[in-house]
Amino acid sequence: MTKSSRATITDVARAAGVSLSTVSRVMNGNASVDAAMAERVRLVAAELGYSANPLARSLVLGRTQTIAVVIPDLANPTFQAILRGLSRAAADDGYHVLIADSAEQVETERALAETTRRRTDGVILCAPRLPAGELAELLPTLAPVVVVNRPPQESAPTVAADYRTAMAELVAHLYGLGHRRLVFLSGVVGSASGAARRAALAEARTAHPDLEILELPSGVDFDSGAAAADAVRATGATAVLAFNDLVAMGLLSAVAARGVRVPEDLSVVGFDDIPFARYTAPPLTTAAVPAAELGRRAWDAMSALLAGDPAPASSVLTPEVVVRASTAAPPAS
Amino acid sequence: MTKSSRATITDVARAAGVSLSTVSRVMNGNASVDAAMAERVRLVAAELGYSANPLARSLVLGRTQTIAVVIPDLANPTFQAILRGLSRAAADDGYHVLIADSAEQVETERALAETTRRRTDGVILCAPRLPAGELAELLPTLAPVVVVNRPPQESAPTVAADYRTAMAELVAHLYGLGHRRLVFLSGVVGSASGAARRAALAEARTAHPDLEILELPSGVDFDSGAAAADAVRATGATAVLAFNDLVAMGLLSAVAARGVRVPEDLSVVGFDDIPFARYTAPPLTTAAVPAAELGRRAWDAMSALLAGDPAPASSVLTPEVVVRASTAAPPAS
DNA sequence: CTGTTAGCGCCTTCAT
DNA sequence: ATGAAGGCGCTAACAG
Repeated sequence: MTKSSRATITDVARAAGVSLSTVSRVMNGNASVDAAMAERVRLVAAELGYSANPLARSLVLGRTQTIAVVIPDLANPTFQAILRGLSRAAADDGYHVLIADSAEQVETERALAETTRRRTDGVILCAPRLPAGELAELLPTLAPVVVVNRPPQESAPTVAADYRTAMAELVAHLYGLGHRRLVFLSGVVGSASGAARRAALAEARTAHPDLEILELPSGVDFDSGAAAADAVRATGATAVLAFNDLVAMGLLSAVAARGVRVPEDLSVVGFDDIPFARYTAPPLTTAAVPAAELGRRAWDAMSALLAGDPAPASSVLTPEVVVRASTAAPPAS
Repeated sequence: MTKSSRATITDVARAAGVSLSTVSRVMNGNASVDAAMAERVRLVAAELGYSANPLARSLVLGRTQTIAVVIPDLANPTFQAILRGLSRAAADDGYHVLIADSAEQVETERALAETTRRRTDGVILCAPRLPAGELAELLPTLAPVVVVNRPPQESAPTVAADYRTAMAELVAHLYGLGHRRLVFLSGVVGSASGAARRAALAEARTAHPDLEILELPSGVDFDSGAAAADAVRATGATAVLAFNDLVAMGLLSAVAARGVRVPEDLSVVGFDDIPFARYTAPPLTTAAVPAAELGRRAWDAMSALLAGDPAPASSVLTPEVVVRASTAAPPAS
């Protein structure tokens, strides 16, 4: 009737004929222990397959060696890439990551962040649509916390891509090609990066009085891109700025089905440069958001916070425009 | 000098003038407590913003309300979908998910599974390349554990897609179109689903003596598909079975650059039906692996295990072939 | 129905 | 250098 549950520190102590504290000390390399005794303890521990219960350690140490990441949509390639970069960077430093997919439910984001926070040492928050006010008041309750893709915050370091500049460059690319009438497929309302994109558009309009930029609401996925095809054509625009690559792909596909040629009849640009953007027909011109790098940096910032270092500065990366085959000069009218 | 750390059960008990147990009881709805007293406790708890420390609960209860999932590659759309289905299903049942991306390092998979297991209540293991023997000996140390996309196991329920049957149907589709000489881009060695695919091929060869199926090694991503283009053409095959959609996409792209038309000159089928498969040029014929559903079922199995129900039967889903535009009759020779 | 007591497994002063 | 004892925050017998 041997009890086959896992060995505890008590078992090891007893088997080695020492006290709990001694075992604890040798396992953690704290203080100094007689060499022979230490060796014996290590041996016994190995024999018993002992290693400290992480839960118990977490409770007493007050840290879990785990961070939480809240993501609005695990189906979105950009968030997937952020998660990947983050997860690998954290793993390299011996940290685990708890994921919380809010499935686009903005209302639950706060609760999600707060509950996961309690089981972890900090949270990385990707909440593009959480209203700025709510975000600001949520942040202090979450510390340590780092925010992804939002403007700099008072009470948390921020890691973000510069959507505004990238959008400006996309517009410049199109303008340089000769386009004067564009449509922006604007994604869902209330997203932070959407606001940044829109700001770039406003600036472009004042900089180029001869440039017209229309705005059409859309979603953020394939279907909404496809659904926008007719509306896009109806505007008479010669180029379209899709909210992201997914929307661009949906549009590309729907528009092809209607016999319009890209880029001869219509230029299309995406946003994000997801891995698939180079495999569309035609390959998509887009702005490359370094999502995995964003994730890595988010971890770096969190890591600094956890180490008690001075709060890291907000870091921002500027996406580069990658010109592929979905853009060209407008058709001669 | 108010201590602003979080309220503990002791604080609530003191503030409400009752004992710890009473607070615990009302918070958990256990036993029965005098209505008025319960109400007072609830009020105080709310005022203090109290809710039980999950770490402490985990320690005493012996459960963490969290499961671990080990994934070989967070960059692979199929695993992303499994993770998503899993994560949402678990969340619906109030469970959290700890992710462990082994980044294709088979050697670390075991350690990863074992460490994450200790901080969680169970693990969902996706380890397509872990040798069968190692898997079998690892499983008992992990219980409760559910295995994804591997043959049925002795000591763990299994959730899998039937890669063999799907592959057979893909071959049948091509054979029916008139193809008699195929190439299989076989992915990395040692993967369980790869073995299943290969088994289907062997059967097809004996069933159709006039059918020739060559095999070309490849990786599992875009680049390896692209890299195989010349070798594929050199075989003179009229159709290719790519290991997965990623490989197919890379191939499609490389082959287009060489001026070969798909499907007129060459038919191409993928595997998995990732979301992008319908947006390739041409849209990809492939076998639709219901990855998110796989994730959901993995959770269902885990949930049963956690509840102490009899071990759930292994469940298998058969992917459906979805015919799009990348396949057609072979060119008239 | 309520309060007291004993742990869950571990780390860490505090003595020795 | 080592051991004893207290406590992390909570739940679950056990009395009353």
